[in-house]
Amino acid sequence: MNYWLFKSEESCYPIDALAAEKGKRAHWDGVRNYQARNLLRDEIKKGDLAFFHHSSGKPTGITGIVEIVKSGYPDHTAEDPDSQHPDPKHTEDNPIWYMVDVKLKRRFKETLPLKLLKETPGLEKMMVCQRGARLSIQPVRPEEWKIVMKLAEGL
DNA sequence: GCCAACGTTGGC
DNA sequence: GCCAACGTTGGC
Repeated sequence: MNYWLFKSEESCYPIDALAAEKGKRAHWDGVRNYQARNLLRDEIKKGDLAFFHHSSGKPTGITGIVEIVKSGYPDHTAEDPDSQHPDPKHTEDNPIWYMVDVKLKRRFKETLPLKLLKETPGLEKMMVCQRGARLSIQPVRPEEWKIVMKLAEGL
């Protein structure tokens, strides 16, 4: 089992929006970056866990945990010209973009601020703490996961 | 709102 | 295939 961090702009799709979904489940669609796509398509499997991270938030930081309930499959929203991120090169026969399905597992009482993560020993190498780390789907090391969970317990 | 960092595009 | 220009992300 592997750990991940999924970024979402708070103003775009906050954790409360996921909490309000039927069954607290949703497609994690709209990812249009090849590096993130490769992770969604090849690496992220059903049963994996991911932090739900608010970017551009108040504050920005980790707000909860989602479970991957369906491994990568073609992101059909790319075929819809009215969707947020259409791509005419993506077709049913030749898919380019992928998504997974997630289910909200836990919502933290408060957001764990990015600032706190950056100050916490052991998280120095965590990708989200790196300057200029824009990747919207990030791998998380098991030891980093453990440390963040400890922080969450202290909320 | 600024701007650094990064990804993508496109001319050559 | 290089790389400058451009667009976007996202922390601050």
